[in-house]
Amino acid sequence: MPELPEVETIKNDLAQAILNKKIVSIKVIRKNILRKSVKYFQDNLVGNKFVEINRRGKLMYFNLEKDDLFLLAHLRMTGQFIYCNKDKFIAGGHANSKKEEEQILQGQVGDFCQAGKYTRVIFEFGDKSKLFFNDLRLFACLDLVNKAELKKVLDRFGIEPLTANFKFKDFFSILQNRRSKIKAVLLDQHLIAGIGNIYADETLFIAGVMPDRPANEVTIKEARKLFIAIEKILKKSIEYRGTTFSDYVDSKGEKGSFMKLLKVYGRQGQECLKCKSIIQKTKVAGRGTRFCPKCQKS
DNA sequence: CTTCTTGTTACTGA
DNA sequence: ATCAGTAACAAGAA
Repeated sequence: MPELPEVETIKNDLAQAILNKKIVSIKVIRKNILRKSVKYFQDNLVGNKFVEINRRGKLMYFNLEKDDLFLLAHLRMTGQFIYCNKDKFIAGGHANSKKEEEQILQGQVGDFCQAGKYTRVIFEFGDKSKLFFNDLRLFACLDLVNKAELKKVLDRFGIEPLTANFKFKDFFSILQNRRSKIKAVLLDQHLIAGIGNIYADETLFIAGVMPDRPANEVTIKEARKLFIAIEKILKKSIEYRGTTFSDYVDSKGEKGSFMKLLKVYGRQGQECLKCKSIIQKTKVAGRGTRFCPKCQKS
């Protein structure tokens, strides 16, 4: 699942690949991926150019050169952006089988810029390169909005980690004002933007806090540890180009490597790397939650 | 066959 | 007002 570090990785890669290239066509294979009509997308995108790519939480938005428009892209759980040009032979992301995936990676099958099984939208640029928007589950979406609509969308997000707006004072006051579980607070995009299930579990482990603790009962000392862990882990994960658990790949179709550094996520039943207790899995805030019963204080 | 998974929103009931 | 819980969305893995 793409969370902040994964979206950041894709954003940075795409900025290298597609900025200032003329969009010559947009092919929509599944129109329910779009929040507006196919015609509206085509009318406004074809002949236009992406001039900037930004990110807020897990949402990417592309500034267009003409008409003050913005393309919004949310990958949800299984969305992918795959970019390819004539140097890179890859089907549009999701292969139809493990074997085919191997073959694609080895360049044995797949025509130049061929759509994959889960390709939903294809952007074609003036230099013949293509950008595939793939999504297995059809939860991901694209929208095309003006400045006012963009502002409305962005205003709903909470504080953005890894920016100057992420201050301990604000973070702590968010925690102090909620009685809900600390994990629910970390996951709430309206409070803190960009943290999903993987990084919520990881930061809680690093900070030594049980996921089901009421947020307002987290001590200032623990909150400080959490605050530092959030910054550190997100930054580290960006360095490692994200975490690949099931579907996440970057815009070149390659997996992230932060999995190596995961301490609890996906490690249920295995020994805690710190104290050798068995990592547990429960449900907190409606989400699968992994934790160490000894290292994390309740 | 059922159950679980994931992000987000919307809803219900306390 | 606030919060917890759950359904919904889709599709595949176990």
